[in-house]
Amino acid sequence: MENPHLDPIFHLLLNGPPRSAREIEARVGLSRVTAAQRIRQLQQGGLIVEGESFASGGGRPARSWRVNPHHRNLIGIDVGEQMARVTLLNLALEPLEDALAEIDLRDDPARTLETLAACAERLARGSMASAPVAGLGIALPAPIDYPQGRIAKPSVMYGWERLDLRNLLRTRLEMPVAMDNDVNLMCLAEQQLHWPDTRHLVFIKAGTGIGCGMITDGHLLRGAFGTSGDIGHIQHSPEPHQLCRCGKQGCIEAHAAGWALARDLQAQGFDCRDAREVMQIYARGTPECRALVNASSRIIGTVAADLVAVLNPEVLVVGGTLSGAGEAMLAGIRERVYQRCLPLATERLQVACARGGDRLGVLGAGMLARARLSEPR
Amino acid sequence: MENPHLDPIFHLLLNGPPRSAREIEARVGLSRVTAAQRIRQLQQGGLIVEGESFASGGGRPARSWRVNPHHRNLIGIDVGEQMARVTLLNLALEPLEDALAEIDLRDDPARTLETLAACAERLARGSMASAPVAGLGIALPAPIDYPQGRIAKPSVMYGWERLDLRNLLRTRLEMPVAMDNDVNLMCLAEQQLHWPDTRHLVFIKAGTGIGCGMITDGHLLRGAFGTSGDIGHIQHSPEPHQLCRCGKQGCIEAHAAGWALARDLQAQGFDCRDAREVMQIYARGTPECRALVNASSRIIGTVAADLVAVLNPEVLVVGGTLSGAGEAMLAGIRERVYQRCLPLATERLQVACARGGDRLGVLGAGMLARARLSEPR
DNA sequence: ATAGTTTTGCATATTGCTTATCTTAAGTAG
DNA sequence: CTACTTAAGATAAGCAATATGCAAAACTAT
Repeated sequence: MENPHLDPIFHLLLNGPPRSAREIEARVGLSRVTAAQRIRQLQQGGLIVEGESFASGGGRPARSWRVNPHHRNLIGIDVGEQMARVTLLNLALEPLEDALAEIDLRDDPARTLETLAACAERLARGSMASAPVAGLGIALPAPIDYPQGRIAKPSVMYGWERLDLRNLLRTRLEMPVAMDNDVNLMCLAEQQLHWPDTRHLVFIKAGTGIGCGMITDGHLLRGAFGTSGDIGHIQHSPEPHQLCRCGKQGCIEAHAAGWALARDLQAQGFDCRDAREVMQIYARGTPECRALVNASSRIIGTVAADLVAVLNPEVLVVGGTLSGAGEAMLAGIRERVYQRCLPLATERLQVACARGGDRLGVLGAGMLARARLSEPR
Repeated sequence: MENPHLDPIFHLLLNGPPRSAREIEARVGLSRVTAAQRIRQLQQGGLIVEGESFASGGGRPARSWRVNPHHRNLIGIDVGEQMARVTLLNLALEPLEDALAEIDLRDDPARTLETLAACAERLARGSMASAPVAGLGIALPAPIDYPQGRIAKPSVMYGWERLDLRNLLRTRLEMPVAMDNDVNLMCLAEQQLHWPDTRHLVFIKAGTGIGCGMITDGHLLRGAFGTSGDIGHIQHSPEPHQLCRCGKQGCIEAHAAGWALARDLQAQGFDCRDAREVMQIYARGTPECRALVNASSRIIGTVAADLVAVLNPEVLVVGGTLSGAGEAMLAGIRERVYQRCLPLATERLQVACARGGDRLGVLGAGMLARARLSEPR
């Protein structure tokens, strides 16, 4: 799916349930002998282990194969504007150890990078007791030139585009490093973990900022220069327009993002600085906050409707801090989508909240690192 | 690119310039012997012929290989609301014979289909003098369930969804038949013919209706149920809202599509019924019409800006009847795109008019048929 | 004419995968 | 217990692609 060079059997088992040899043959399109031979190789290499046998269907029950989650570990890093999460994961992407680092993307990039690297190094050393770390993935809140493995342009990461982040981390930590945009990776993680059979999925992240990731035909859509999914600065219709942090007027971020809601709550006398605090106030049932979240969900819904019309996904997932509002956030989005899109596009559309929680970013990052695992060479 | 089952060498030569055996080996990743063997097979089958030798670079000059355009012919059908174009094409997609059929999609589908089939049959018989027809492609103004090869839902093609169009044509004409949405095929044709190295392209069709096709990572984006690119009914901001033919208020079609401009010109006393007549009045330099086209281009520009933000294409192409306004149409689109999108997404973006003219639809349809040509089995 | 360069064709051995057949293993249904 | 079913292992024959080496062909440069 994401990486064509990956050993197809290992890939299949990494991203799916345990399977019998017969299923594997059918899915990867190999003959029985070859599949059996490869399965044995993977088993001998410790990459996969035998799982529970399937129930018999009248004959000998099939053995099942699954990845050995303890064969290697991975490190996922999710870089936010004020915080980074660094997580040690096993091959099944189960978190083994978490570390949160307070950072500030406006600081000197070299210093922040050192904080992250030190954090990852500590986790890697701790990992040696169970399994060596096979790779690191890093999710960044910036457009990424994916083929080049570089930050495409500053955005909120001023000065970072000059750093060859991937190579610096690779030589420092002595492991393969992969990087991508954070929303893309959240989208990937949500799809792989919760919607494995969905080939067309749109993921909207509504947090401090607003962005989206798209999977079409099973592939993450990255765009020509890594700026795809930049929906935060799409123009919003109803006046009066608010000034956006990008300098323009009336971007949906300026009306519906976490920072905008915090601004509006402050103006109403609340002590509120970011999306997280918006959700805390929301959780208390504060009417002013509920009204703001409802309005926000409808604004996000207008853009969601456009995305549905253009991309025709099967599933629309809403994640990010504001998705903590749950059904309230979905209601406004559903309202606008069903109002504005043609029935053919919506009659089989599912709209849901992300289920990955705070860890979606590191999970996606780990997934990216994992996908690189059995590349040739 | 479009069809993974296609013989890679034939595919390469179909969609590119003549190439030497060495180039072919490198591009398709085959060894010298295998490539040579396959090239010989293709040559013996008459599918490719030797072209001019390349200039020598100090050694023996390389022979070049190109498709034999006269080996087979293809038929492309582009079905419009009031007219269908049926064109006989050779393998280089050069038009050999054109036929226009007056139809009405609101008529009995079986009768219209018979008109089209008879037309195609006549062209196929005429083709026998030069080469047999290897396949037929058909472009339809409706959402297509591409994997199933069926019309997904009525749209403007009332009653057609009950017909198994592909099989009816296949048995009637005794040739393989492929079908897709007309805008998708126009997008494909424009990209393959004029932007062969562009992997991320958005094609906006502004004609009687408004729609778009998208190529991302070199693949046509069809969506989950074939309704992708349905931008005509995206909501337009400025009031007052016009009633759209879909029954909703304020769709961009109702303000910017050919039928809406014709309606507005009629209201101003002009004799104007469709997009084509709008362009005729426009060509006379009529100020009222110029004003309407300018307004239309800016409305289309707002949606184009959203598409650029979401998909981050390298190239944005505008086609359809209204693109006959040329730079005037581009100006409004560029204005809105540069105004609304972030520089990173637009600094390397090209905005241009489609160069395929009226034949883009049949060319795309022929391309689809051609892509099926050397599928296995 | 001679040497050097690059393309092309041909022969051979090897690798990787497939197809096919037979046998053993481990369950269910009666 | 017997018959049937499905899974799985082992083995052999065959095919397609690959790497490799060598020779002929067709050009350039001197």
